Formats: sequence, structure tokens, C-alpha cells
Amino acid sequence: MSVKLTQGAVEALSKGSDVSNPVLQLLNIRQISNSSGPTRYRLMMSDGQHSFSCEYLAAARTQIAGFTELNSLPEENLLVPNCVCKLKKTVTNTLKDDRTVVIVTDMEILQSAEETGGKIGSPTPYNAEGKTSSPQKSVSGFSVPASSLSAAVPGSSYRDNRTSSPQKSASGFCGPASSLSAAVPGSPYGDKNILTPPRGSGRGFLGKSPVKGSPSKFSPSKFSPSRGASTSPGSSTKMIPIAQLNPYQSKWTVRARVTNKSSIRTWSNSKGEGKLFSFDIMDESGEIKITAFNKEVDKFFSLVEQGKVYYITKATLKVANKQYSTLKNDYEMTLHAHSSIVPCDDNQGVPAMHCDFVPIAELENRDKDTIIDVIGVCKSVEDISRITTKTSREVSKRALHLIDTSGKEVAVTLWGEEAEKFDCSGQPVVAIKGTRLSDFGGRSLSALFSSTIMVNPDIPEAFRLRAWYDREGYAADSQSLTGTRSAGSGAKMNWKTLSDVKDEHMGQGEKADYFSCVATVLYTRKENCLYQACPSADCNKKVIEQQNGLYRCEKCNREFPNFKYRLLLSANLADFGDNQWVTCFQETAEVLLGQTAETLGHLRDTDEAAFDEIFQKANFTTHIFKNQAKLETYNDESRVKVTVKEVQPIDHREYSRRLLSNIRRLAR
DNA sequence: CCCCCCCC
Repeated sequence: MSVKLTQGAVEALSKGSDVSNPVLQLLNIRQISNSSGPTRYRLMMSDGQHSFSCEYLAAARTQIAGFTELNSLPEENLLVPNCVCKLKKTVTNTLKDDRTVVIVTDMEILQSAEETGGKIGSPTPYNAEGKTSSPQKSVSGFSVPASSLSAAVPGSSYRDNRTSSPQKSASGFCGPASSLSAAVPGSPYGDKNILTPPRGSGRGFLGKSPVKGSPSKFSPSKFSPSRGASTSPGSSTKMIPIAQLNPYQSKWTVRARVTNKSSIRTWSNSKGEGKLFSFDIMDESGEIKITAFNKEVDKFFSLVEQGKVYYITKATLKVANKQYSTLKNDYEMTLHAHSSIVPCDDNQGVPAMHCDFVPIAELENRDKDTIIDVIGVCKSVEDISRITTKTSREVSKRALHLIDTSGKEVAVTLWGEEAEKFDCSGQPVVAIKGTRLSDFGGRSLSALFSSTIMVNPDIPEAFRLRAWYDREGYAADSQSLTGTRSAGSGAKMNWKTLSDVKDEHMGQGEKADYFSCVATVLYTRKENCLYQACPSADCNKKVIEQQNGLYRCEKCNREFPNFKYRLLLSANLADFGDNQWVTCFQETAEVLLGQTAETLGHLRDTDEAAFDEIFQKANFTTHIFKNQAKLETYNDESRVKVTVKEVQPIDHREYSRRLLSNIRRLAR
């Protein structure tokens, strides 16, 4: 036998004390029949001295860990009596009669039954005596005294893999804000940008506009939380961190900050209709979404304010539909008639918001569709506009242009109410948590329903940006990552190598794809590169020479005495990895050949040698090409056609930068 | 019980 059982673990677990990853031997297992929910097992576990009974939630574990194979542990006959397991995640529930139930939601088999070879020691059932006599001692977690929450938080308030020592767990959940990052090395929030509100501040972390899209809600709190008893939800509720919430426990309270609050929405479908709003809360351990329907909307909507801290209890936990959530939690809450939300005027230890701001310049190296946090000065805003979506809904949109000290700018689109309410006066610093990176126009950002928009947040980064912008940033010759139709030169390009174009199947979708490349002209086809076109200003249709010496345009239904030459040039472009046939129409062909179509037409008819030389000179020249790749079908055959939309001289600085970026990308 | 994340 190579593994050692954790002595005293049974007693500790039964009491709800802090014990990290205890190693126990399985003595017995049976499935608990239940019609719904995850498969549950009753386990008899031993630490060599004592045995006790606990529950194992296979499906819960599956959801938490994301491993489906773990769910099949019992079926595979691995989780069988005598095997030795490490309990990686447990929750201790206290029932109404003060009995405790330990639920295992994550465990690992360290040693098989065969390897163990039998029962270790002579464990006796752990006897509940001495633990029922004093409820104060028996409950896992702790009682919240009405007077002082933080004083009541012992190290044993909860157990978590991340906080393996009592010291850590104590300071982690409720310790002074300043000690958070130092004291919790394993904190999921890291040590950067934990926006902790100043002590005693009733306004949360936002200096000016804590409420998404609604600066008016910034005002100091509407409610005046009374001190003492009313700030505590009860005297005997178990305070637990959000990360420990699950549907299999009762009597819990969380103390958490509202980080994002939706407006009230209504719905109407075959199942009925109603209204709802939702909000996200977070504490040091994690975050969760809470939804209120109908009566609970009336009851709680105005009470719940973004940026504030509340005690929340008696809500229903259910498995979150990950499809609709970016929050890191497998569960979400629904409020019901008995749910309680009580303002807490002690912000201490509840981080206000955690942001990992990505510098704007860095956005071009990030993948499309990733969710990122951004902060910048709102240099300009576009007018609000109404658009109709594919599903025929009308929605408002408004783009902000954010700039940061990198001198790079990016457009962020706000939608609906966010767009309508956004107050851009005074070029505020805007921070957005959870915005989605899009490749439209190169790189741009789009707010989601889950985004939190903060105007002039009270954080150092915002002050730095403000100072920088007012001193020099306002005059900076900034470059936007988001291209606009008008500004071609400063536009962000979707750089690709020619092999990327094929590897990524560009142009093979329904819509055309656009990309830029640096490539060298290998060959241009001078044959048939010129045609005689309708001389009308806006018509470039090929004309047909008539018997009478006139040129007929079918499109204009007219005959003209003259025509104009137009270029339609096929060229083969190459870069270091591949080559590609492309089509250049008039303007791009003129740039590539360095001659007007008119001159070329004239030369072709008068001086063939000079005409040929122009094509020779164009060969082996290198340019930036902005192209469209689009699927074209002719004769039942589809192929991607690449059309050059713009030819630009190489900006060597930009070229080097892109080269480096490509090298880094290939290195990953 | 919702679940809309859009447009150029």
C-alpha cells in the first residue's frame, strides 16, 4: 500500500472543518435512486479510524470538471469498495435538525481496490455524539453575528481547493482588500486590476458612472442601509462563497457585489409571457448570474444596484445554460417568493470588479470572437442609428472610438439602451468588461448583454489615461484598428499570407472575404487585358464595334463614335509560401502597371515593344494588395476568385511589424 | 419561466 489515508478527515468533514483534499478509503457504494438530476451515490468512506457516509454526485462532478469519463467511474468498476480516493471538492450541508451531509462533487481514485488489497485499519462509524450538543460548533461554516460579519469569518468558513490553509481562506474571502492579492496566490482573480472600492464608499468602485449605460444612476445610494442587524440577513445562516454554491444544499447566504445589472425585459412565447431582469454578482471566490421573474422583478429591481454589495439567500440554484453565459459558474440562481436580498454596507473583502485590460494595440494579435476587457478614452462617438437585424428587429447602435496610450484606436459598438443612454460628454474614460472582439473593419469591439460598461471608473488605469490624454493624447496622430470606408490608409488590414487564404478557406463561404497581403508580381497576362468600354462616365460595359464604325453599348442601348480603354488584368502574385492568380480591374491594374488604360491602349496599337516593356517592368515588383476572395460558379464549377481592390506601396515599418507578428503567430 | 449579443 503506497497511499496514506488522511487521519482525522472523517471527523473534520463531519464537522465541516477545513480539510484539504482528504484521502479516504471507499468501504461501500450504492446508487441512490432518484428520477431526476445527476446520478447520486451513497458512499461509506474511511480514514482508517472512522467511517462515515457521504454522497457523491457524479453528474455534478461531470459538470464541474467537464470530464464525462469521470461520470462513468462507478460503471467501470473502478469506484468500488477498498479503492482509495482523494476528495477534491466537498460541500458540507447542515440540515434543519443540525445533522450534516457531506456531498462530494469532485474526487479522484488514487489507488484501485486490487492495489489496496483490502480494508485499511479497523474503522468504526464516526459517532455524531458531541456534535449535536452544540449547534454553534456543529455547523460547517459559521454563524453570522448581527454586529460584525468580518470578525465572524473564521478560517474554516469554507473549504476550497484553492485555499488550502485556513489562513488563506480567511483572508481570501473577507480579509482587508489590500491583502487580497498577497494572501490568495491562487485567487482566480490574480493580482491585477482588482477594483476594490475604497472603504466606506457607498458608491462602489465607480468614481462617476458605475451603472452601465446610465450615468444618472451614479448618485449615492438611494437606500440608506442601516447599520447593525439589518445588514445581516439572519443570525444563523451559513455564509458561503459563490464558488461553493450548488443545488444540493440549503440554508446558505452569499455576500457579493452586483457587477452587472440588466434592464427589465418582457417575453412572450408559447409557454406564456412575463418580465424578467438579471444581474451578476461576485465575491472573492467567483461569480454567478441571478434572474428575477415577474413578482420578483417588482420586488427587487430597484433595490439591486450595480456596484453594491448584498446578502443574498434563499434563491434556487440550477444548472446554468452555458450557451448563454460567459460567467465562470456551472450554476445560476433564480429568485423566488422567499428569496431575500439585503444591502450590505460593508464592502470589505468583496472585490468590486476584476478586469484584465487588453491594450488596444494588442487587439490585433487576439483572435476574433474572444471576450476581452478594454479601457480607453472615448475620443469620439458616432451618431446613434437604428438598424434592422436579420430577424427583423429594430435596434439602436452607436460606435465609440476608444484610444489608449499606445496611440491606437478601436471602435466599440454599443447596442440598444446602452447606445441610447451613453453619455459621451467630456471625452470620458470608458472601461468595458467582457466585450467581444470582431474582425469587422480589421478589428473592432461589440458590447454584449453581459458587458459591463463603466464610465470614468475610479481606478488608477483610468486616471493614467485621463492624464495622458489631456496632456498629449488628444493631439496624438492615432491609428485606428477599425478601418472605415473613407479612410483607407489608416485602416486596419486583415493580413494573410497567400497560403493562409487557402488554408483558411477564404472566400468559400457565402459572403466574400477580404484580406491584405504583401506579394510580388510574378507574371501579368498582357493578352486580353484591355477592352473597349462604353465611354459614358458611369458605364464600363464592353462595346461592340458596329459595321458603321460606331460602338454600341448594350447597357446604355446607344451607339457612340468612340470608346474608352478599360483594363482587366490577370496577374500571378507570390509570397514566400504560395502564389495566387488575381484579377485587377481598371484602377488597380493602372497602379500595378504604372500606366493609364488609355496610354496602354494607345501603345498596344502603336508600339508593341513599349507595350511589352511595361508588363516586363511590372514583374517582380512588390506591393501591398488588398483583396476580395469570393466564390464564383461557372459551368457548374465553383472556384474562389480573388480580386484586387487596392494596390499600395509597402510601408516598410508596417511590413516589418506584420512580419514579426506572423513569425510570432507561427511560433505559437 | 429568459437566452436578444445584432449592422455595416
